[in-house]
Amino acid sequence: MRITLKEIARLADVSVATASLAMNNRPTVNAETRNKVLEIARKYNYNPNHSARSLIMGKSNCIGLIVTDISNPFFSMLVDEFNKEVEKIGYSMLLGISGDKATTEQKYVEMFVSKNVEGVIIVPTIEKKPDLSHLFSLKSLDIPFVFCTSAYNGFNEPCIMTDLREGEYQIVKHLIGHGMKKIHIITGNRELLFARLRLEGYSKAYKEAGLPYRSEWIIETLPDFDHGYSAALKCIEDKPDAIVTINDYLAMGVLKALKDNHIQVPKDISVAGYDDLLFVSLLETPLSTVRQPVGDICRKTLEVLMSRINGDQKQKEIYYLEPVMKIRDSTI
Amino acid sequence: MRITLKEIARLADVSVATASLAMNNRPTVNAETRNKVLEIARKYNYNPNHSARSLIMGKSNCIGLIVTDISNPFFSMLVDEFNKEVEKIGYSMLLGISGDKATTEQKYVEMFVSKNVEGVIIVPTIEKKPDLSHLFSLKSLDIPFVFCTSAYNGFNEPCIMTDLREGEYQIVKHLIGHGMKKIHIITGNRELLFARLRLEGYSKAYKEAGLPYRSEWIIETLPDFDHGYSAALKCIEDKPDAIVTINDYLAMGVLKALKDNHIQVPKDISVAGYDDLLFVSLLETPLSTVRQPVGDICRKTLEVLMSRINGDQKQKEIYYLEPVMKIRDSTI
DNA sequence: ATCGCTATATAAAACGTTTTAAATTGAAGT
DNA sequence: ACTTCAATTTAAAACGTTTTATATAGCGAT
Repeated sequence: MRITLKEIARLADVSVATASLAMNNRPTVNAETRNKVLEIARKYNYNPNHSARSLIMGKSNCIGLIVTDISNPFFSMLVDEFNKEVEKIGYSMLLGISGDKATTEQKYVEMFVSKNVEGVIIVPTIEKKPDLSHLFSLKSLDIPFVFCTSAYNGFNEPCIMTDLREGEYQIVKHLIGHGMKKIHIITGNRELLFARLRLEGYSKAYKEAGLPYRSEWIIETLPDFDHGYSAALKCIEDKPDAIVTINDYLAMGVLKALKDNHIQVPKDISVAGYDDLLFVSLLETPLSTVRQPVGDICRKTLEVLMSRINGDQKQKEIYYLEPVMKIRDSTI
Repeated sequence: MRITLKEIARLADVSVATASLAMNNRPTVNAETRNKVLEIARKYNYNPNHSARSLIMGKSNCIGLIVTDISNPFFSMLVDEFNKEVEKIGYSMLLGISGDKATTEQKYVEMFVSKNVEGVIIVPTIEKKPDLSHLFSLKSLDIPFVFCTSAYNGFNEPCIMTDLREGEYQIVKHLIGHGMKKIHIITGNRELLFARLRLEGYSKAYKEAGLPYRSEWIIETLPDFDHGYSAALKCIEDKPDAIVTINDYLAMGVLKALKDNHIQVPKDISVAGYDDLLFVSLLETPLSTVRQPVGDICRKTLEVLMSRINGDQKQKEIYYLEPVMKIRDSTI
């Protein structure tokens, strides 16, 4: 059986209160007593019951993280980094994988609430009309949350992301600078922040160059490998000079589609991704992409969330971290 | 503020006991009363406090999962699948990432215990002399655990994995069948189950072919990208016909090293991986590998764990699932 | 009226902690 | 000897549930 504080107290011949105080290194307890308690606790491998603790203290030392898709290495890096950062501050992380479904996100948020998380980090889904009642629920429960990587419209909670406008601008500018005129962009639903920002960057680059672009060049789709593949199949009928995508995972789908159709990269079409996953430098054609500083994103996100948890409400709406363009072989 | 059952009871003008009974659909409560309670609960978005519940019931509906390295896509797939399976049976999953450190694994197990997990799934680290006191601790607390993908020596808890011996045998046999004589294998510490099994497969293939192999061809290292890279650098001095590795992630490191040294695959050296990650068919040289049925592994693992949780002790020691060899371009 | 049922509702204890206010002890100062 | 005070310990309440044993009400049969 699991040893309880009561049992420790009995063995140390003190009250439960004293045992508790001793375990928590409170100054009012006599050094000798404390040592006796600590000694016994160590000997019996005492491990405080988290439920009891969080019940009485109204504090769980947990924060919840919801990502959309962990099979995308960008998000597994994110999970990994968050986990490390959360550990560092003595908290633990609860993980939810939404599969880009708001209803699943909702289920996880409910679970988080029932487990008394102190805050939630959300990587938003890309649904068009998501039911976000769970976020209002969080608000009314006074559980802070922040967005990471993108944000839902209509919320003034902070969002921490790389500067997608800038990243997209740089890469499109680079391509235009190399003579490309017809650049397709495979992105998400443009009602969503992360897609809107990219389009702004895309269009800024075109405007600056004094070139036109057509709305058919903007392809909205789900950001995974398979959708990248099928989106690319459509693109190629139009023979673009280049295809830029919202993430490397998508770009890999594009590369695969081009390869299957014997289209050479970058000779026939240039391709650019976003994220700079470890893998992409190993691809048949090492991928040009934009590195996101995942560690920095996680640290900043957690910092902002924690300051909200600690009662600080006055934060910026969006934090933009600096992206870094990586030109490799997939672009001319 | 978060609404409690007591509050619901007050609003419904019944006792807390009745409210609880109603919420749990117990038959002794009058239909009309139940509806009244349920109605109010719904209206106020009542969400039972997990801590209180798990404290009184001595049951958490949680199981813990420890993986070594989530940045390896094989393990992120594993996490994803486990998460889905665990959900399906109404449980939730606590995640630990050990980074292949037994002490970190230990820390997570302690956290799991403090959160009253009902069982633990462990992907073992590859440390040579791990401190496994936490596993004895689990035993003495009567918290069941099972191994997945590999197992620590000296435990008779079940282990669920693909048949590594068979997988390695098949791929080495394939290479030998194509005239290769000097096949290097990049693997883990041979004291560990998963490495031992592979060596058995490797050596079985050699024996069957009546060929000799040398112990220098067996390279033990950590199974990640970087170590694959540096292990390959050593291999190439010996000019092997082929290099087989323990996982695709490692193999990608090998490919990178060969590429950086202008060694052509498979012309100069054949390379084979293990896992069949989505990515590997997109590599410069699509990788020959062995597919692991991740979904099946997770289902089986959870099934075995749950039957242990439900008191069934008599299970096999090791469950071998069928691997499937995938020959692509990285082998002749 | 009384008894015995059945159906339903409830009070109270329990889970393992933390915290607060009060109790106990012992020593120093008169 | 008696008070004061500081240092230390403790009893008890609290957190939000579930469960069990008991209470209550209503009703039909005597």
